[in-house]
Amino acid sequence: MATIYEVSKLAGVSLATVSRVMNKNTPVRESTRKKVEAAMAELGYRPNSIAQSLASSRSNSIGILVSELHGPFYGAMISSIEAEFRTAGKHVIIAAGHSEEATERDGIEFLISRNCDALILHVEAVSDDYLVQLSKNEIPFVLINRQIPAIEAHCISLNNKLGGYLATQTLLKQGHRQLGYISGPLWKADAQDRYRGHKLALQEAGIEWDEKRLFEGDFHESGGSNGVKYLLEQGLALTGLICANDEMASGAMTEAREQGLAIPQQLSIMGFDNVMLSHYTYPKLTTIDYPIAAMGQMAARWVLKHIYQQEKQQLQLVFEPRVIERDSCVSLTS
Amino acid sequence: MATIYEVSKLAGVSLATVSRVMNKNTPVRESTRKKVEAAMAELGYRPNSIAQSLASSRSNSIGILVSELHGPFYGAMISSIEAEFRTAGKHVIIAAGHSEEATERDGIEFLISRNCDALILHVEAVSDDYLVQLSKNEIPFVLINRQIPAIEAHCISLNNKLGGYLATQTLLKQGHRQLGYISGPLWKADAQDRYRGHKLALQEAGIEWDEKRLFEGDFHESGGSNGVKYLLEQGLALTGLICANDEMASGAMTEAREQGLAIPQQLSIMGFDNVMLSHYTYPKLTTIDYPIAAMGQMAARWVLKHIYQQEKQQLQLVFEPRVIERDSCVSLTS
DNA sequence: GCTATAAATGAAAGCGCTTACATTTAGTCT
DNA sequence: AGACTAAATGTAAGCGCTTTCATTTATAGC
Repeated sequence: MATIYEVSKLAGVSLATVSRVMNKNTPVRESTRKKVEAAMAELGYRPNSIAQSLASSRSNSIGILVSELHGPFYGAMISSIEAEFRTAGKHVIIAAGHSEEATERDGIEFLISRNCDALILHVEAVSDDYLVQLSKNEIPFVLINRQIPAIEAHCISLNNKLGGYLATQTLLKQGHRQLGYISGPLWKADAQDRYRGHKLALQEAGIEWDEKRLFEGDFHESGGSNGVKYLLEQGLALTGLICANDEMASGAMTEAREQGLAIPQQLSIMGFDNVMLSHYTYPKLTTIDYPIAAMGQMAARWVLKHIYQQEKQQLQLVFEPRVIERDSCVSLTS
Repeated sequence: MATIYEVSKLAGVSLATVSRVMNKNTPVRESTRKKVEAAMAELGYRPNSIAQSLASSRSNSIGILVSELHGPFYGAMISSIEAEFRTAGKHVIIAAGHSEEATERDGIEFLISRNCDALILHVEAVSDDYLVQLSKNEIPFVLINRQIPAIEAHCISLNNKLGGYLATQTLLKQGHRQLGYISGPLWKADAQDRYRGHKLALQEAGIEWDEKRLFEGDFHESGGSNGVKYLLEQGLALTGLICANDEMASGAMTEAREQGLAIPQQLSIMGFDNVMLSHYTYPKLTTIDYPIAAMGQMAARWVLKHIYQQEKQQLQLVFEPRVIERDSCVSLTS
């Protein structure tokens, strides 16, 4: 592989000049630029990005930590992040945190040790304190799907409460009064917020909230099926069921059908997230859209703006969910 | 950030010795190791991986190029690759190729420019020749889901023909004789192979192959629904339908239901890939398992063995598909 | 045409490591 | 104890770039 030195020799200029035409950060006379470019082309020169990083202390790499690399949710997020950075000539290093505190910390350590210029984190298990502490470190980061007051400017999040509210409101508007709610693990802030939104909508509609109608799930399919079993055992005359994510909704759907309920005729089911699977269920799942791709892109822009000085970037930190009407919820009145 | 120099000063040894205790590649007396380790701990020293890379010309990074970052298929693959490398202290740089030749080439160029030690490629659009050419370059790579004789030792692939054979055989065993086949784009080798397997199974069963029963799909949902429309228009008395991937099977299922067919009672549907969605459809999709996670892991091991001299790694280049029986196919005889 | 100033270029010192080679220290044998 | 070998450590030359500062070259003003 040709080095900058050989290019400079062939072009008859100094190393510095070659570096300048590459980086376009210092004016170079048109004629010499041409010479250099010709030499680069002739040698098939490709700058060594490692050497560039060492000399400039910029690695042009961004670390991404997500809970899981597979699954529809993170895929969409990573995809939009990668696309955004790729056009900016940066690259993305990924790691998985598996929703476990130790693994998440490890992952962060790992990415830091890789000299990332910045981190984009979708972490769940690690504490607020840890992150606040981390923010005092040298390495900057953005948080996705998390809202920590002390470092608000680093947080990109969805208005989860509004999502829970909209989900419930949709069912209420369709005339449902007998609702069940399968939440996520309530130690997770997003699960908590979605549930709060649910209660708020209920309250506004003058329906009294009843803890028997809540089942705390795990955001997985089994949570949905267990939730349905539990709620049915309570002997409630449910006509509508809200699940705090699509996966649980899918599990709920399967279980409800197994228990002899026709979906949506006898039971309307509402999901949350609008991940790909919501499109594959039968009936297709009515759900709340989580604009994860847009949020990932925004995280990338945040980094571009704050770390790479691309001032033009417009930032938005809080995103709004919206209802995606499909086939799993029907109006009782029609 | 502390540098190796400060550690050496604090420990009262030379740079080289510190480097040696880090890399464990040269014996160091126990007592001096202790001193060095203490110094490292005291300073909170973390080696600068960029400098290490420059000096050793090893970046410890592996580039992965897949068609899409989202989608269940690639997610599982990336996930297993990342896990494997992570424990080996390597990291993974990802890029998307979007099944377009130019983008795939770009992606490869990009990863090379990032000084990856090796590449793991899941490319579809780029030609065999290009890859053979690439293999003569300095940078080594493994191919997933591709079989090129000239560089066979670099290819990790599924026996797609066997998969197509098994899919068909399964339906035949269940007594189906009136089959339809929705293939992938036949310019793709895997689509071609699966179809070949289908024809072989038919032939062995003494059923004559009829081109009317083939619809060339696109591996997307629309391919499945269009396929069903087409096949039904042919006026064939289908009892079984084989789709060359799960996504098309899902589209086929939806369309068939819309046309008034009960699945599986009136039409058995077989998928291929066993991606996550096959679990979410209703009825749950019977399909052929594509062990993509295992294959990704194997690709990682290939790299570990060939590039990082981890001789212990056992390699397997060709993987076998197997039938996953679920609910979308039923026996005609029972 | 000559000086004053700005623009373009060059020289060289790192960036923080690894590693070949030289040197020192410890260990063994007589 | 001294000579010899093996093991441990040190020295210093890079790896391929960026960037500061000094120097040269072009441009303008008179």
